[in-house]
Amino acid sequence: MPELLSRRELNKAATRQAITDAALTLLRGKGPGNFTVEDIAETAGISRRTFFNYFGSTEAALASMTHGFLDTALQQFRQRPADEPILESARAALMQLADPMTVAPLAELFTLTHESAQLSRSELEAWDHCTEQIISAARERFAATPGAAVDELYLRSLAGSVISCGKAAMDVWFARCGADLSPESLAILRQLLIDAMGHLGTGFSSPAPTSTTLLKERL
Amino acid sequence: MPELLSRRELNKAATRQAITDAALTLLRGKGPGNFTVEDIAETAGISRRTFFNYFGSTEAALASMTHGFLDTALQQFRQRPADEPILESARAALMQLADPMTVAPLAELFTLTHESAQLSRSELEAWDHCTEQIISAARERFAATPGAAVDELYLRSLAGSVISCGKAAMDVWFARCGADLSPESLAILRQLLIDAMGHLGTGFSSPAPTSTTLLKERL
DNA sequence: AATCAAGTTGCGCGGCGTGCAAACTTGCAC
DNA sequence: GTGCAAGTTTGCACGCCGCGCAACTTGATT
Repeated sequence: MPELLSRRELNKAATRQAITDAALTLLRGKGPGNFTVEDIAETAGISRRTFFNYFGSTEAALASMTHGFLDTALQQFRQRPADEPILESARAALMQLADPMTVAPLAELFTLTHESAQLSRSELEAWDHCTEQIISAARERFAATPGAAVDELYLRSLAGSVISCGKAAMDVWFARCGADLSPESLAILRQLLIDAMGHLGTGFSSPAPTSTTLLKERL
Repeated sequence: MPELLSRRELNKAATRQAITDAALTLLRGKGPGNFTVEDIAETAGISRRTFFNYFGSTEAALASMTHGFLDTALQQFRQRPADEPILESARAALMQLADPMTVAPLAELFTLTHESAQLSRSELEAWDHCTEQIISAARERFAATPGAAVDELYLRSLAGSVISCGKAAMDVWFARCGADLSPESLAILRQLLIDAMGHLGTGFSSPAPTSTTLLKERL
């Protein structure tokens, strides 16, 4: 019976998982900066050297979770119909982030990460990496249409702004709700994402508080 | 005759300058990742230990230049009249970046930095730091007006988007012109900044190539 | 000149990241 | 199964990093 993944691949995936799990456990238990790679390796049941075969640093191990998270959103983006306005595609893709199953592992990481400058860096890197991928995805989409010339500035400005708004929404949500993952909290996150995209779509014309405030008051 | 800066402060400033100069020299000469803190210290005429009294890492020393650069733009932003639309203030502030004297030291750093993932990180950090400061500046501005409630989401989305657009403009400019600092090149940068802000102001409604392309063709 | 704070330096230590070669594991063909 | 090739893990060693500490030098103050 031929398995989909070979033994080797399964082992590697398991080890990888063990490492990230160990890293998260230690982050929870000891706080950022209070444990070493050696600690992670020991907890994961591997050697220090093997750890470095998988990740270049503690931060990289933790950031891999964020990457997985953002990749999910990216997949959604790529699946949107090509004739849809980009902003709408982005909005829809970001909406995935408010799904409990998807956001749960990240919310905690967000909390723990924000305590350390060192770790915040790699988060930045993850967002930036995501931006680059959105640019690629958007470029492909434009290239598919007849009008051949792609405006690189438009692309990069848009992608960067979309990500910035997504980040802003998450920051505000987090500041407001902490690690709360209740349906109400997620509703707020959704609305924040919608509002941020709304601001972007209207060129930030109205600084007036939007529906989020109202929604919050209703709850 | 009381000098404005004490001897001590002068010395510290000089040492600091010597370090960043040394770091840049070595970056030019050996390329990113091919020199150590010890090398920098030696070039700057100080001990390794003293280097760490000033900067926490090689990247931090190099990033201090970028910080200075972005701080210049921030000062400009804070000096804008409070009743001016934020986007216009931002546009005006970013325009300072196209000034030859200001941009010259950075353009080269940009080139050298983009060769190294390690160094690109600290650039990201610098931009992010700038974003946070814009948020503060904008918040102060809003707080000064009668309508007390400040929409944090609006603030963060806008600041993030502005910075993203500035970054996008610089990326495109760099990809297009390399380290070229000629007046024509800087004119393009200016126009890119204007266009990026334009896209932002119109909610990215038109993906059509803008005046930058035309300007480029005219040159 | 005496004194004290501020700044520099050498030393030592634990941690990081990696090349290398020796084990060990898995996949495959016979 | 046996054996072999390819893929993985591991220990070892090395150079570099970042910082605490204690001695030392320099600058300001009186």
